[in-house]
Amino acid sequence: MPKIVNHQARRWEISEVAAKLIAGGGLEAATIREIAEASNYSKGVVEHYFDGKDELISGALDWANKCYEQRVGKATAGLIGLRALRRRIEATLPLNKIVRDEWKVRLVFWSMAAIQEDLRERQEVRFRRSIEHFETDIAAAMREGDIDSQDEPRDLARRLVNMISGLSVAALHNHSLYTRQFLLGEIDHLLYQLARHYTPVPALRRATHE
Amino acid sequence: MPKIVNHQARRWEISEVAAKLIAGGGLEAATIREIAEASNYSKGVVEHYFDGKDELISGALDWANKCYEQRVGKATAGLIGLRALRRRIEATLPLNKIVRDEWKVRLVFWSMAAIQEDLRERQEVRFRRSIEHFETDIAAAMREGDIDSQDEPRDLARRLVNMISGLSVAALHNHSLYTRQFLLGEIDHLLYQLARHYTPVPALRRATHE
Amino acid sequence: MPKIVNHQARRWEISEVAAKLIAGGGLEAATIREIAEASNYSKGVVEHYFDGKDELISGALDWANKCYEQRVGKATAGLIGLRALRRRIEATLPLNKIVRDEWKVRLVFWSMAAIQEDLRERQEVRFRRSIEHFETDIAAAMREGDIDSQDEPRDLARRLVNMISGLSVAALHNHSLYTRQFLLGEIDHLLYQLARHYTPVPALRRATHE
Amino acid sequence: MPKIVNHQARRWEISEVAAKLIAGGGLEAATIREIAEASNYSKGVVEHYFDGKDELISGALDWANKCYEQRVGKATAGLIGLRALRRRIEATLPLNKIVRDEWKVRLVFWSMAAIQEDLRERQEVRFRRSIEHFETDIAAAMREGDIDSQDEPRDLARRLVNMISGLSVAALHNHSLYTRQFLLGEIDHLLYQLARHYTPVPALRRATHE
DNA sequence: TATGAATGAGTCTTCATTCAT
DNA sequence: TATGAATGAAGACTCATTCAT
Repeated sequence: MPKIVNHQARRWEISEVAAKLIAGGGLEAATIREIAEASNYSKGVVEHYFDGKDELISGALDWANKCYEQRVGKATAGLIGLRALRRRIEATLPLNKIVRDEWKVRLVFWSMAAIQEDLRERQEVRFRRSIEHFETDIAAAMREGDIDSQDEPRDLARRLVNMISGLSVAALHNHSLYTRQFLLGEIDHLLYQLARHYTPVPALRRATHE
Repeated sequence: MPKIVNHQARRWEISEVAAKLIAGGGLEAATIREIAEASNYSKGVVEHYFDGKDELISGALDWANKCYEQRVGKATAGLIGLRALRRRIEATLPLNKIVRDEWKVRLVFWSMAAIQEDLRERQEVRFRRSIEHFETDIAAAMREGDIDSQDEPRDLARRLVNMISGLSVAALHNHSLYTRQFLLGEIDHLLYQLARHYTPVPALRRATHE
Repeated sequence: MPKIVNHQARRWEISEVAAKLIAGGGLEAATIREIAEASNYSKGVVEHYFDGKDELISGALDWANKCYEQRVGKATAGLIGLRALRRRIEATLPLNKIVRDEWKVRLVFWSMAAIQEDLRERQEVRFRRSIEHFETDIAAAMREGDIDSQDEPRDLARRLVNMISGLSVAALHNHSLYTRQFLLGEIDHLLYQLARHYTPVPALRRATHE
Repeated sequence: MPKIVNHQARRWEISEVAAKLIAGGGLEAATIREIAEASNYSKGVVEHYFDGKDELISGALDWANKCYEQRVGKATAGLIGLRALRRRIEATLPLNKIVRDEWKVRLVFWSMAAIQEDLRERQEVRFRRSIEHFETDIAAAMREGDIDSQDEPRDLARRLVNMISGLSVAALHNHSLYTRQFLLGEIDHLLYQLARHYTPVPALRRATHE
């Protein structure tokens, strides 16, 4: 019988270390040697569980996303509609170091996905899945009358996710402005923009075309 | 008597090559050798003009931003207010390969800036400058009555920039959905959301706090 | 009570896998992990039966030679003299994929034996044994009058083996010329050269020495 | 101006070291580090001149072949026909350590070429070129009446080359039998077998088919 | 100023081998 | 006997950087 170890748990453990190294110093800091040392395993062990660096990086992202999903899951447990939505946003924005690190990892991965086709496709899927969760909340909120819009829930969700990511990235780069309090305040804006009637204003379009 | 060369022009030339390599294959693709070969200079020349790789990467970003500013400058020349704003947005979104490559470089740099403090500060400055341009347009549009909001132009600009960056990044990763036409359509939404009265809806906040 | 396994059979089974991997991708392809996977055993089992990689490679060669000997044994069963000789040659030349693979393994081993003394000695023994079989056939053919030569059977056998190996190696590298048909035709030449009187031609020697 | 070095000469120098290491300890002994140390250059230099190990190994073979050709060129200078042929054979057989090392390198390469397609093709070309030289000598010898055969010179050359390679490989593995004197004696046999009339002996073929 | 030769640190990766279970 | 976890050495390779010319 082989030595019994929880293969999956070991993977997560190492993935976590990798993610934290990436968050701390970017991809370049996440060398296998560094990961091995930081996780108190030997270099060989790391490669035993991951076979190749790509998988390792991928694992780090998976770990970050898993953390995100678990946090959101807890935050929205038992809630639906607008209440769930607010909690979901709160759990997504980089309001503390943990989430900030998450966003750093995400950003690193985004810059890779913009270039490598296979990563881009995975990113697309992940993006879509994320939108679906927001869509569910929004649809529920619309049924309850908390959100009143003529747009499709899916479109609202899509735009909301974009706003959140734009806001989060800005927050990563601008600590002084985007304080925790400020970000919390922005949530109101996000919800407000979401909840309004969409009454097309033709003048706006005409104004810029002749 | 040293050979006369236009130092600055040479720098730009090499920066451009670097930027394109980064857009094509990420930071890792932008090795000095690669840059030297792609620019038809020798390795030594590249290092002569840049003194270290960090400067070189920094130069690539500068070049991308310069291109961006020139393009926006041309697009908004002679225009103010809402007209200028629309053109500015159009020139910012990744509607074609050139701008898409620009965004790739930006994304690479963002992921670095999220981690390296000195880069983050430079990024913050650049971010603020970008907002100012939008702010100018928005302020003019408000004076002309094209935009009606109780928010400060600066806040509106800040949020708009975030929305644009969130949208652009999403577009980089999701080619099938974010077609050129689709993106153009989203501009209307961006302007629409901007132009509306901001009437705080207390109910929204109360609904989620007890 | 240990589990009963046929130790020798297991060794052959693994040796066969190793031999095929070597034939397919050279020594480098025959890593223990690869052999383990290809044979559906675990890495540990392979090392349990072989105790070191050298033995494993050696086993692969043994297997290839065993195959060769069995094939020749069948082909020449009941035959002697010239008939046996032709069959022996046919069974030796790389006329099909199986024998071609055998030759690849042999070639890999030869290149090692040219360098490592202990392998060279084993190779010498194997070489000598191979010659003896040919010698037996040739001696019988001479007794029967099918071969007429003043040379010793041993010398004839030695030269024949060399010719066969030279021809086989050439065939490995030159598929287009050395087709199956062509090789079969060459057998006649081999036998022809063997069967002739050796009448020294002094002129030939004098012609090149002064 | 860059430091002036003779690029080609440097390549040969390193190739020579590689070839000797291969002859001494096989492919495995020819690591880049070993080659660098043995040639008193740094690791980086070796890769600067060769970019990749494949090229390096290839260079080693080229070097060995170059040596061979130069030696043969000198040995046959001014000679034609049978005289040239004998000298050519003498310069080919592993009669001394230098040629023996050459054969070791060749053998290593052969075992690789039997497996890797691209190498096999190069080997095929080299093989053909080698035959052509022998063919020239044989054709001249036939014109002079020193060789009398109904076979085409090309076929005679091809078979001769095979015999030589078979003999040489055997000599590599069997030092005690294939002494220098013995090998020199075998040359007479090679020439003798070549020079004889080819009178098909139908009996031989019939003898083995029924 | 320009070239590219030279260096050596550092990375990923593969592998044989040992060992606990 | 069997498994596969663990180790660490060693390999190829890339790269930024320095330097002689």
